Amino acid sequence: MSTPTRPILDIAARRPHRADARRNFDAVLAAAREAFAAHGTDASLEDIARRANVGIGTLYRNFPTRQDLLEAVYAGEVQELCLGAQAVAELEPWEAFTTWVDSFARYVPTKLALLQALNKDSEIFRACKSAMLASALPIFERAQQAGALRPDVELDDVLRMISGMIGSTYADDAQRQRVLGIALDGLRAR
Amino acid sequence: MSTPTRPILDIAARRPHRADARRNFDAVLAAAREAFAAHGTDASLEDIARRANVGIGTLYRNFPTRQDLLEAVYAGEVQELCLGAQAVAELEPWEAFTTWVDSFARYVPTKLALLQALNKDSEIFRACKSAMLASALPIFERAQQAGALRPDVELDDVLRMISGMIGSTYADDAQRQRVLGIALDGLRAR
DNA sequence: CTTGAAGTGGAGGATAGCCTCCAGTAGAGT
DNA sequence: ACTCTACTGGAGGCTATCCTCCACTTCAAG
Repeated sequence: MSTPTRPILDIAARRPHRADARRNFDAVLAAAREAFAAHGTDASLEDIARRANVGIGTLYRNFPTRQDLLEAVYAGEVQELCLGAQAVAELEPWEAFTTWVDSFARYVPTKLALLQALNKDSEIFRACKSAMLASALPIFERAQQAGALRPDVELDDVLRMISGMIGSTYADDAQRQRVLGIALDGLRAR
Repeated sequence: MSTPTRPILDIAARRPHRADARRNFDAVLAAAREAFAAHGTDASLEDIARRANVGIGTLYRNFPTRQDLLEAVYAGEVQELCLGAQAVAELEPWEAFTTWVDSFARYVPTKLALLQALNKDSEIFRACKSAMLASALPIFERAQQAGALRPDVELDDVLRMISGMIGSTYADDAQRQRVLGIALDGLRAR
């Protein structure tokens, strides 16, 4: 079992060589992840630096633009999701699919802001997207070939539908779950 | 045929009495509507004033806080939607429902930002929401009673599902339409 | 231990948006 | 035509964030 998912884009390459610098790099990334999740893509960079116990200058050296930081955070999160896709390999086709959709649904809310911010013209964005598609495609196709999933749908449709639906606000988790169920019913072959 | 839908909340009451003042009031509202749609809820108020050919002071007199302006814009748009709900009264139950969903879907994208911004604790928000629910409920119930719409779903579920899905970004309108179709299939009784 | 290159952090200038305030303008009742 | 008052607009003070710059610190190779 050789490295199952390698870094989507060379974030590792950017990581400084010196130990202390590397700690700072990681701290900034972690703080940014939280900040973006909590306050959206315009979270204050100075605030992020502060929470990472790092000077603003350090943040800027590692991530010269806000976009750079966004991309780094995003790539990291996508990678986690891809790993999750491997965990459902042993389930029944339809169950594997719904399970994956579920994990995707849990993943989306935090990343929604990132998605929008990157939509524009980022190269890393495309790389992440295709990595994610590639990891999900087997699950999707298996469900389709087993006749459980309607054949006139594309994976991309599903992703967009789910990510939109989930991003919406709901009264409670029960409602969110019920709505997700409706969507899955719509996806089921008949 | 007496006033079919009266103002949701007394925006009219806030309108100044003097002719020029009223023009300005309306211009600000129109500019704000565009600006919020284009740049989200944090659109610059100074920019809005500029586009309305109005001093920033005028904007502030009419709408002392950003929230006030958001509410006014939102109320106006909801009212339009409610009017649309009356147009489908003569269609078959299921068709009326899908048609209404469609109009709702066209309405949502612009208003999404507003929705989120108001979610918090606005009184006007609740008023708008219930006005919209009230206008959509007959259509919804008719479809359900006709056995076309699954009975284990609430109107609120549909609204949230649709508004989320539609808010998502799509490759093109065809995809948006296809995804909407899937959702409607999920909603159909079987 | 020494040394220099890599890395640090925050002071400070620049910009942008928020909101107040008030001298001036112009509608509408008489 | 006159006046009174509602209404105007934008200058200016305030704050928040962005980002640059460089004197200082610290790691790690020899």
